Amino acid sequence: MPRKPKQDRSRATVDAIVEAGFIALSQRGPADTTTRHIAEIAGVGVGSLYEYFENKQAIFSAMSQRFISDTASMIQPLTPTLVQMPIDEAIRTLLNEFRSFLERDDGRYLKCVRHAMAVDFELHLDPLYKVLNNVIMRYLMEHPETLRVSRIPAITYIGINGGIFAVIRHLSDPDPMVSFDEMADGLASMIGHYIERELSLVEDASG
Amino acid sequence: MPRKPKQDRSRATVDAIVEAGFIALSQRGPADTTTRHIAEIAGVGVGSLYEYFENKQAIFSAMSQRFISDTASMIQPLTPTLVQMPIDEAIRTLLNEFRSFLERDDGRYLKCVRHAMAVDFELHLDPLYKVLNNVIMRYLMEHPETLRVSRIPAITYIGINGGIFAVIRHLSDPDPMVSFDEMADGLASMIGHYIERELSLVEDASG
DNA sequence: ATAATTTTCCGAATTGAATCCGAACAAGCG
DNA sequence: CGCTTGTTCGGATTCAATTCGGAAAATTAT
Repeated sequence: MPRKPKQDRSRATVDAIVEAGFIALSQRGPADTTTRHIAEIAGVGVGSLYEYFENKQAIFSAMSQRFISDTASMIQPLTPTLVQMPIDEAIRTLLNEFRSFLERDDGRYLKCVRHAMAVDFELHLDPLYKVLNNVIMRYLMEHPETLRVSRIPAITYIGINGGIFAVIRHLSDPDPMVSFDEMADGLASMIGHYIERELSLVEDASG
Repeated sequence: MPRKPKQDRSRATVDAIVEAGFIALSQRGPADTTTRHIAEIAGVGVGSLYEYFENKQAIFSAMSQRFISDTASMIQPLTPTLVQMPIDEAIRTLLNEFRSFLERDDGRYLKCVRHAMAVDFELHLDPLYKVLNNVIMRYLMEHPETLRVSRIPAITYIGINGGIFAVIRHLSDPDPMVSFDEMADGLASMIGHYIERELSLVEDASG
């Protein structure tokens, strides 16, 4: 059973292993990523992998958690800017930031996400949900009139999941029928129009 | 290298293997589904697996194709009914049919889809896209006024991908924030509102 | 400083699942 | 029937994941 690292040296080892996991996965794909590869890239012995990880799967799981955590950290500081924008622009911005983020480091994350489904679909999305829910919450506070639209929880759920998967799927799609910008624009317009339509319905009802 | 089955006997074997794959995967999960399990359930020797499948992965791939194909076949005959409905009702119907389909056979497909990604289903979605695109195309023909809304390709792309993944994700979500019906209603309303809003914009511009 | 203790690292040895292979069994065919 | 081709099988082989026991490094106690 794996131990928790107590010293700096071992924390560095754990880091190196996770990092090596990303490199190996992006270079060789999921099928050819062996424990020996990861160990070699990390510059440690194979045995060391099992000091801190239950098994190979656990390494992928740690990678997934790190990825989601990094994504959340990337979005967090954007919050104040996003909540000041019109909603469709906010969505476009968010999707474009997410895309740039995935393409960093020579597309390492993107390549990994392409195989992510293959390796650990259990993407530990919770921290990402938390940040995005927070953005939405603040947005509603900042634009109180939007509180009148119905089905906010459902639209939020669909927006978050739809957004995440639409981007991942689009970037993995070898021959997408629409460009990324068109897709981002479509998603933004869809939610934007939904809200506009809802508000006009509310107005009609009250007026 | 795998052969194509020439006789009925071998075609039955291939079928039995794919079928056994579904059973094994739904019973034991992806980690414990070994080639011996699949062979045993199929009632064939392990060696037989490799007569028609390159490797274990190829069996999962065949399962994926079969699943998508079955899904498409399920949707196909609904087309005439769907195109006569208001769009939001059509979407709700489609999502509910998809859900029932996933829950058939004691949820076999659903259990598999839950693990699908974990096992490297690169879901071969093409046939499903084809059927759904067809439904949408016919819908547009049947309701010519909707041809005036903009971003139809993007909305189609998002609608299809978003719909598929929203359902799968929701059914896999141990603690969804909204009920299935709320989600279906949300997706239906979002697209319905989008079209209404677009049409009202077009009307304003021309009037 | 030195010993004792804990933490970390390692890689040869083990294990077990995936895959191969060649003999045996069936089917089609003159 | 022989002959060819298609099919099945399961033991033997291969190779990656995991284990294990001890060496090396760091930390703590004396």
